Amino acid sequence: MGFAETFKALSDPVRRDILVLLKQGSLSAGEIGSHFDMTGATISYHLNILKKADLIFENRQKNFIYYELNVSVVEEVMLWLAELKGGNEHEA
Amino acid sequence: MGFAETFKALSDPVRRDILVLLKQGSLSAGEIGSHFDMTGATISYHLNILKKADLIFENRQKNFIYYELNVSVVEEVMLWLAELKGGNEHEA
DNA sequence: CAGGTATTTAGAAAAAATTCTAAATACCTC
DNA sequence: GAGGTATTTAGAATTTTTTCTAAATACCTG
Repeated sequence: MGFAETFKALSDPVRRDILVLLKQGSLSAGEIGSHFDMTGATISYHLNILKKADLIFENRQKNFIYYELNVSVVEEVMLWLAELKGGNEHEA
Repeated sequence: MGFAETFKALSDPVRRDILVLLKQGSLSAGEIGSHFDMTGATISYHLNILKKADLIFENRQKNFIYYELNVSVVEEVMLWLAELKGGNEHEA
């Protein structure tokens, strides 16, 4: 829920690749997994970290779980960075 | 030099705090260290990671080493996030 | 409900990150 | 150059992260 979790989630290359995949639209856990040379269990682990960081959310349909990018949290991270770069905001 | 290193560097709370400190202007390694309850060696380790990620650069003066925020790399990260959020950029 | 597919959870092994203490390097001042 | 302060490097201990295999859960279909 905080930036700590979000930045941690973004720090792994597999998780960033997952987010890039989801940019095009929602995908099931299995479809996501098919893009990587890893077990489904490992993909599930990464999806869980992204979900806890609110970077993705899930959407259950039949016996598939579709994942989608949560753009608003991406925006929050951008704001944090903008503030870092902008500086001086709490000045008299 | 790549996003991998940059996001990894941003993933640690101590390192993000260091960046926030440097937002106000350059500080020596010792001054940075005085804000944390850690040994100088540990601070040096974190500064090195930030330096390798190009998020900060150093400026040697007398026997102090001053560190400064590298705004341009912060901007690059923001661009990566903007693209993630923007989607669709390589479409016909 | 039996069988099947999709996904997650548990537990363990391996790899990577964080921190410390102690020692080394760098550079300045007298 | 001797002594002093600032910072980094080396090596080791601890913690966290990543990954796997095996088993469990969930849900759908006939």
